[in-house]
Amino acid sequence: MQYWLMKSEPDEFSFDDLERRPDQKEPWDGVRNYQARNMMRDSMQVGDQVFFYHSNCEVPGIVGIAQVASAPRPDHTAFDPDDKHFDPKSDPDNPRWFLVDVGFVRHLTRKIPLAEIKQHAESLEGLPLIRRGNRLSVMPIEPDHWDYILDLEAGATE
DNA sequence: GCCAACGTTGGC
DNA sequence: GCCAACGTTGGC
Repeated sequence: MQYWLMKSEPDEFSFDDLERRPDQKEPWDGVRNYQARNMMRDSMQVGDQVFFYHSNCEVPGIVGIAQVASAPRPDHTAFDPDDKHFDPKSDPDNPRWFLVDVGFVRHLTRKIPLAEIKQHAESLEGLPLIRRGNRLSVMPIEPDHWDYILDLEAGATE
């Protein structure tokens, strides 16, 4: 079992949007970063747990738990000239971009803001989310950090 | 809206 | 292969 964090702009696709999907799943298309792609393509396994993070909004933070809900497969949006994420260099016979399905698990009882997570930088040392200049939209979370952040949800550490 | 940090592109 | 220019991310 591995743990991840995935970012989404709530104006584009929010955690509530995921919950409202008929099967509560969404293909995580549009990722055009090699590091993020490699994690989805090479490391993710069905059932891995995911922190769902809202970025580029008033209070950025972790809002819910999701899970990896499919094996990796080519990102079809890269082949579609009309798609915003079209990439002419991605060849259907040798796809450049991959995705997994992300499935809804549960809301957190409260949003855990980035600002609060940063207050625990000592305990969360190495967490990519709080590393300087980090912009990865998909990142691994160490099991200890996963547990620590879930404890924050319950307010156990304030 | 600003801007720091980062990844990518492309000329050489 | 270097590196300047550019585009994007994302917190603030």
